[in-house]
Amino acid sequence: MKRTIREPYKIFFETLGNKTRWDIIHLLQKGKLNVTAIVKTLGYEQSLISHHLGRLERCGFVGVEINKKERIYTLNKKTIKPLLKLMDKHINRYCKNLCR
Amino acid sequence: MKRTIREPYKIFFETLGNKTRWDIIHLLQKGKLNVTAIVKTLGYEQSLISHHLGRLERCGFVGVEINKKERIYTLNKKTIKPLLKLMDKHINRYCKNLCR
DNA sequence: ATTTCATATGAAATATAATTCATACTATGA
DNA sequence: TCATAGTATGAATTATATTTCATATGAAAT
Repeated sequence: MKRTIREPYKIFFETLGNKTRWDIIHLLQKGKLNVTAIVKTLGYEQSLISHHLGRLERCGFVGVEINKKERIYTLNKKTIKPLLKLMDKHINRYCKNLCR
Repeated sequence: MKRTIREPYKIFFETLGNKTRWDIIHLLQKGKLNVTAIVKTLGYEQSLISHHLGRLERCGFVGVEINKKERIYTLNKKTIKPLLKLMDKHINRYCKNLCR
């Protein structure tokens, strides 16, 4: 694909346009967690979660702290909170019933 | 796919996670246009543009006025403007170099 | 009423992304 | 230093989205 000036927009939103990643984001809203805990709670495969966490991290939506062998992921609320607010407002106003 | 409470998030952002749709959004930022004008300016196929406009409309990102035979599309700036602002801020702060 | 312009639509083809699977890595405790 | 817990990675598979193509629709002009 050609790389244009608008490529970052695509990547940014594409990252958020995935249900599994929203499951992770939603879970991390309640607090930071390591990979194993995320895996157990959501019931997905470990490698799947890792792939998604990697993507979320590269896009700056989550951060990671290292504690011994574990990696503890935290949500970037500075971005996610206002984003959620904006989205909810939009959906309520403009496409209450359906989308897509 | 299972339909969860987080499905709308997925649809909302997935719609924005597409370069062609951003080309359209970007163009409409300068002013309202009918389909033919969008097609000519962007150089894509007419049916491709129609498909994307349909999706953008269903998700409330554009609106449409009818004038004789033409359909004139307008950008929903109420949503797009703050969204762009938020995104630019995020990219500059957290993932300046790359994403994905 | 027929043609033409402007646009939409559905299905088929293609491209891209998500998921799984097997395996590798790395820090720690025995 | 060996084993293991915790996590990451790459390639193959599968699922999903985009694009194209052919055609339909609908309103206006002739």
